[in-house]
Amino acid sequence: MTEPLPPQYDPSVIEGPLYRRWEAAGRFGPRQGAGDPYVVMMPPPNVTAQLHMGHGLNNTVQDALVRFERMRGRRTLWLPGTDHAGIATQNVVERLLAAESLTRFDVGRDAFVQRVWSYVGTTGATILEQLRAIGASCDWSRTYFTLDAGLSTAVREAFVRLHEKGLVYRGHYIINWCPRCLTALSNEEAEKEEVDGRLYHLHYPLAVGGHLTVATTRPETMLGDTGVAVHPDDERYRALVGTEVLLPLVDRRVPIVADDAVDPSFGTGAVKMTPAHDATDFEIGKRHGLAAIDIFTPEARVAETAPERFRGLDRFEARKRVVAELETLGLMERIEEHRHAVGHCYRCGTIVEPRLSDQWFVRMGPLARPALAAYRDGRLRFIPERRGEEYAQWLGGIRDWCISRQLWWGHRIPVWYCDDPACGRVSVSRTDLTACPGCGGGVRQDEDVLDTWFSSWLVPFSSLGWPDRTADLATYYPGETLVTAPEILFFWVARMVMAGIEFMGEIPFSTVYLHGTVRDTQHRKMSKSLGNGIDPLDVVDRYGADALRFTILSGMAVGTDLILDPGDLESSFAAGRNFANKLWNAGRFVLSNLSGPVRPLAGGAADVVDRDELTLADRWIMARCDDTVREATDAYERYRLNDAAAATYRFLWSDLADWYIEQIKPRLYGDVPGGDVARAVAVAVFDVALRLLHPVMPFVTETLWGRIPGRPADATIMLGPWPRPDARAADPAALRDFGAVQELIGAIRAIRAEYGVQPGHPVRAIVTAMPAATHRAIDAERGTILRLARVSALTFAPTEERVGGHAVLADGTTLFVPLGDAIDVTRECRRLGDEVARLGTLIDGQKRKLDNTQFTSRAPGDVVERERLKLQSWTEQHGTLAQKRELLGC
RNA sequence: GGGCGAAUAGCUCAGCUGGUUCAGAGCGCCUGCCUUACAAGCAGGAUGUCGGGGGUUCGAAUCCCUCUUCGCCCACCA
Repeated sequence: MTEPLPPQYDPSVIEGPLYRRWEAAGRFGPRQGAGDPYVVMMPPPNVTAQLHMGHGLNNTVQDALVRFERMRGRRTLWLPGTDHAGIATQNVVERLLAAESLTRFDVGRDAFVQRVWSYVGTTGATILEQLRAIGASCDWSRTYFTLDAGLSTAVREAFVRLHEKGLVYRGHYIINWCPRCLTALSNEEAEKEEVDGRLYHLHYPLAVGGHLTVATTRPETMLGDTGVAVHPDDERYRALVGTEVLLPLVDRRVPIVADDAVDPSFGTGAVKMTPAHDATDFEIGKRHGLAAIDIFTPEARVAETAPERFRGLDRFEARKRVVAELETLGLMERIEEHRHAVGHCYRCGTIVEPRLSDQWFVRMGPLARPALAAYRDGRLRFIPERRGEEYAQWLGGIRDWCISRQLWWGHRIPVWYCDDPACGRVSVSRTDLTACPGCGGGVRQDEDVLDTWFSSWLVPFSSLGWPDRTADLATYYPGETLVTAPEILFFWVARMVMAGIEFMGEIPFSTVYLHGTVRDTQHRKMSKSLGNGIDPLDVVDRYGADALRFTILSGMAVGTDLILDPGDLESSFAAGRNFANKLWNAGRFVLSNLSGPVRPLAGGAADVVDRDELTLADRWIMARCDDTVREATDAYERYRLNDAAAATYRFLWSDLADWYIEQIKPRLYGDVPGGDVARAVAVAVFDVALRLLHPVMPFVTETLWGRIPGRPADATIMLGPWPRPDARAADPAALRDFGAVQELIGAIRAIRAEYGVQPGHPVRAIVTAMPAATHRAIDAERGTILRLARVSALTFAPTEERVGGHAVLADGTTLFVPLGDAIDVTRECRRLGDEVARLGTLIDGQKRKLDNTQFTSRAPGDVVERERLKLQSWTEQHGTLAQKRELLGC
């Protein structure tokens, strides 16, 4: 026998133990049996991450979808993991070292990597632990880490295969360099941001005499200039092409070249060429044989390739110095304000330095084409749809992917260089090499590691055992749904599609659901640095995981952001907590009233009893339940989780709790017959609704569902079954008829409230006209009406009585509630009289104000108009109250 | 510079592909109720020129045009 439930729901005593029970019972892994697999790959959080609202949102959405499909009988696998997050993790550990006044170079590569491992070992599982607190039902037994042996094998395999196909190459190009992280970045990792800059117009003296003006946003780079470019058709400069300028400050003669890439309409139409520090200049320089002089150290200080007096200056110091010297020399024509986009390191925010260096690249064109085709032919779809165009646009203009990073934490590039310059062989290998396959001499491995995303893009199959042909891989690849933030559409999603096609021959998922971002009320992204974050675990502590999930899911429509107020958790999360509590109490009530006879439950509510034993209210709640099954199922299928939550909320609170439970009380208490039917229907629809809500609020639904009598000990709502629509329950007539009853009760209650009838005081109700169907409905639910509206007598007849309230319902039913005997006429008259007097005074004053031409002529028109409207409104109220007084016979 | 969203109650937002539950929900606010499932509740109520302007239509929050304001993505005009 189960003990009675306390009247207030306390998630803190329910959620933790329940989660552990689920986990111990192995509920999170795919079920055995024949269902279709349903696979979701969790976007692996950074191994050092602490759970924030972004994770909360992302994982709640995934969990809801996964729980939905699991209940529908599919063999559901939600696969979790963590990402080694090269730059981010290395930065964290470097900061720890800095606290000891050490750099990674002080401790050395091996020791440093050891330190990162030990750091990751102690803190690495934190976020996965935290995901448990929000109810994430992922299969922990398959948890991976992107630096695991298995995934490392996959990374090498992918690298080697791509190299064999000529899709991986080493090249000397301009890349985005972060002078703080000291590594190359991909184009995606250099985030373009608009900044207010300046456009400097510099005079470059011409060898032939006179000068040429060039415009630049980065005057300091002139120390590395090796030419000036103009457009070939530009009449202004045609004669100068082939001549030289004398580069100031460095005293170098550099050529003037003509190239189509120059836009004659920008600046002066003449561009200084710095091939080592600008991608366009590099390309132009290559075409014209211009030298590339790297004038910066890795830290972006001026290097020894520049004149001595600039050396060691930071690039922005160098800019000031260059500008000052040019001004002194009279070579600065002018400086204008200029807003333009500048790349920033996505990990540390430092302005990236375009830099010429040797890096490894993936040739993306051949990978992008089939990935684009998958979208174009509809195999891959995006929710919201418009995101698909962003995907297509990016793939259409894709550039090669710089995958080498000058870091120590990550997958070391599987390339070995022969020590013997005479051999010079470069070997790409699946296994570590100790000797050169060409000459047998010594080898050294490439110092660099791979971009973190080079391991992430493989996870849809590497996490399942690839390159081995495991049973998991055969069963669970490809997956179906990917749920993630739009920020990593290019970093991760598009690349997974490409990798899936390239290595597995199939796209890794068919639907990409891109949800919004969590923001504060000023629409700023929640972030640690802004201090506007909400800690999901704090919310769980205070309101429970179900409340957190409910708020997240119902606050976020497809394609919109989730706005929360960090300063007011109560207003954000109270609704979810209140709902859980409401459910708890509805459940307590239903369950505690099952002591009487209950008809045996078969399948849905429609199986419970004979149709002719059902009251109008029974048929109504069953029809509403059936509607809700259809609505919620459809909403989940369409990723409209907010609609699913709202539909279920409406059914449980507004229909079941507010109406049906109230309606059946006399039957439950034995005051009228039919208790067994009422119990059966109540339990059946409650059961269905709990199942519909389970993906949103797993804890409270499981707890209540498990207490419904007759459950096997090991039953779990997690395995459903998902409720099916039942044609027998659909009942438009019941919906309409009980709706009329509800409206009638509401009208009587409104009249009571309006006239201040004492709550306990009964009133009479006289229905003076109505359609036949409504007449039957009112007859059928007469007892309900009498009880819920506190009506002593309900009659159908015309009436001569004048004192009271009347209402007309939507179907034309008219209602009169005599009030002479129900209200304290003296008191009500006094109240109304006071109010009329008060308004009268206000109206008199207002009339005087508006009659005063001093006011009406001098005050602004809108002010006068506002005062006029006030008068009008008060006058109307005055009239209404006077009419009421007359009706009451005051 | 190109592309794309959004603007509805004090706050956060629904209102979906074809123009008909149309002005909604939650929170907040006001009034009255501790009615034995629930005061984290119950009953009742107020608040909107659906961003501005124009158009199509019998009819527009919804479709078209335009303006304003926010936001996002992309971009090698230095």
